[in-house]
Amino acid sequence: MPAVPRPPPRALRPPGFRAPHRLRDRQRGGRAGPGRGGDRRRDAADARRRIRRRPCRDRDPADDRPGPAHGARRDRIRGDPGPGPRCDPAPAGCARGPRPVGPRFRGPRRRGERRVESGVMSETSSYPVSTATGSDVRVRFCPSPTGTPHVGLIRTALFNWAYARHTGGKFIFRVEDTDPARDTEESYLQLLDALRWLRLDSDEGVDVGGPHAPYRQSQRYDIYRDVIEQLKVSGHLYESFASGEEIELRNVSLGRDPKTGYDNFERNLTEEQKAAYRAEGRKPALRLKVPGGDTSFDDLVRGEITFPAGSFSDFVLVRPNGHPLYPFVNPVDDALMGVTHVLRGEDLLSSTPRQIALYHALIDIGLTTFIPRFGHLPYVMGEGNKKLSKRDPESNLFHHRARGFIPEGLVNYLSLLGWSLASDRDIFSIDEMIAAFDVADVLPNPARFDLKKAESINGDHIRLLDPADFAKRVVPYLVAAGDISEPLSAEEQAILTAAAPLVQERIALLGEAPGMLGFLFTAGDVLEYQADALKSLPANAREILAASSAALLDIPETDWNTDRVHTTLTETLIDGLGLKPRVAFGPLRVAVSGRRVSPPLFESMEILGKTESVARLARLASTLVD
RNA sequence: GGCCCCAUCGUUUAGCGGCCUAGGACGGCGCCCUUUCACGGCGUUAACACGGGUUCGAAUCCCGUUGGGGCUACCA
Repeated sequence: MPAVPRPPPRALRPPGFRAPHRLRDRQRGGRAGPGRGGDRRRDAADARRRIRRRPCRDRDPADDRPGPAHGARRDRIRGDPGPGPRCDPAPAGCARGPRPVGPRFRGPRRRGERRVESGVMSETSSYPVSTATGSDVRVRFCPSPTGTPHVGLIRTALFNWAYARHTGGKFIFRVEDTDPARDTEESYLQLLDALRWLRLDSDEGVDVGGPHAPYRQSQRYDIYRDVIEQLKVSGHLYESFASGEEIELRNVSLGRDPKTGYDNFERNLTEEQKAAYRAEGRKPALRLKVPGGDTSFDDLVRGEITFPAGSFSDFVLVRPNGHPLYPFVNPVDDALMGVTHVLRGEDLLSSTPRQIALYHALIDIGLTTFIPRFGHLPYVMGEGNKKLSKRDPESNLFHHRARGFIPEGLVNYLSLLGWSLASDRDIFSIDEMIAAFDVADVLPNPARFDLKKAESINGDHIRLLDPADFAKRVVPYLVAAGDISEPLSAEEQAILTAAAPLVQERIALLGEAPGMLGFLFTAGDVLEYQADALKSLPANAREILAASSAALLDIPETDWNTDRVHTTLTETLIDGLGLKPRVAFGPLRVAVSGRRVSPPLFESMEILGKTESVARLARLASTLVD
């Protein structure tokens, strides 16, 4: 124990804790008093942040936001005159009139705003956008079960879940398994496993059911058929007989770039034309008639985004064989399930205007009454500047679990991919995240998955674990390494209980535990000495081992404990033989653990017991024939 | 090609027109603690892509350039 009490480890500090910054203070000493400049600056920044995140904004709205004309315009555009986004339904003091603009109140900075000036919003504004902000929020996670869960996908799940928990809304877990060619049951089970492991519990979904069941799209084809019929009757869908090649050919023959895409030329096919196609044995796909005009929406993480008229054309919703496609089933289910906030990957940003077009149709036929709000989360990048590939092991959630990430640590790290809790803290609990999380604070730029940092954060969370909890969590890793098997014997349990705290503070991944603890569960006579450990032995290793054995033999069995072993060995080797501790204890470590790196030596010997410890010293000595 | 998105240390993030001489964390480096390795402590390294505007004042607002990325499927 050091004489001077150390400050608590970073991870254990209370939120307000700040270690003294001696040097900085000295440097800033010339200014306002003994250098609190830095701290004051941080305090001010934190205060601002706190204010921004306060559940209810009761200041004058004019404080820090754009002028009223500006705000009013945006509110009208977004059809969102409700109270601030962080106010629960009608909390006292929150009834504050028109809310400020934009999720972040960035004022004039919101991107794409210029577009609004051009007055092209009429198309959108007649269709209301969700105004949900509190317990009426409904978000969903809707993966398709192809392959192993990807960390980017899980980050999306986490942000949706956290937003639901923050607002008091509902988190829906839907599975989009409409691609028989790629979907697998195994992958579906893995998705369930992943969410359960990370404790992202759903309020409605494939696992818990709910009022909008079923939640697997493969079981909802009847519903889709019905909606398709309604859309056909109302004239929103039309039959399209042209194949991809034909469309390309058409573009070429019209002197256009073949990539121009579909030009809606079948919108007004006559019955005769259709009959002719059918006579050829062709069956039509169904396309949505998309309205003209620009399409805009206010992205929760990116601000106003406008797609000019003509940037997309009528698209296929249903295959000729009647199979509905993603661009159809996804919005339809969102509408049916009352989803208010669509938080998803950036890769779907470009398809948003199409979805909004579909939503218009769905509102027209009375299937829903509003368009959800969208928030497009940035990519999770891998090595280099590329999206973290599915083939990269780092993208595989279960790879990280197998290596010994704990849910607390991984969730903490994942939340940091595009979001942050505070400017000076990045270790926090899931509850702290929930309390603070708002999609509007998510950054739009892509984040790189940094394994080193992830591991460091995981290590901090491991240290935060209750020792008994930690010991329990290590078991599967010891079992996987073949050190023990379940159920543990009483003796194994005792060893684990005694030894776990020794390694808890020195590992970042649970998967490191077997390497550190294995020797305690291995019989001394079959213990393997690692090559680098053997190489580290000094020339007089035998002498050291012999002297140690002799001295240790003198300790009465009943006095065998860490302190006694420590003092005995210190007297013998350091004082007696005049050795440096580093030289003296190295061979003992190798003898006891077989490794150059191990838990603390004397504690290890105490756990091993006198007989076993001495025997291990002797065994190593006997292998060291000069 | 067309459309869209993005741009602060190596990485991630703070930053919301003056608290910026740009802060934190991870990584790297150094020192301390120490029976090893860690943990922990202390210090250090390192960034506003570029060019124009607007402004008394710009990392911050606007425009452009450059550079990245995505979409452009009868996959999801």
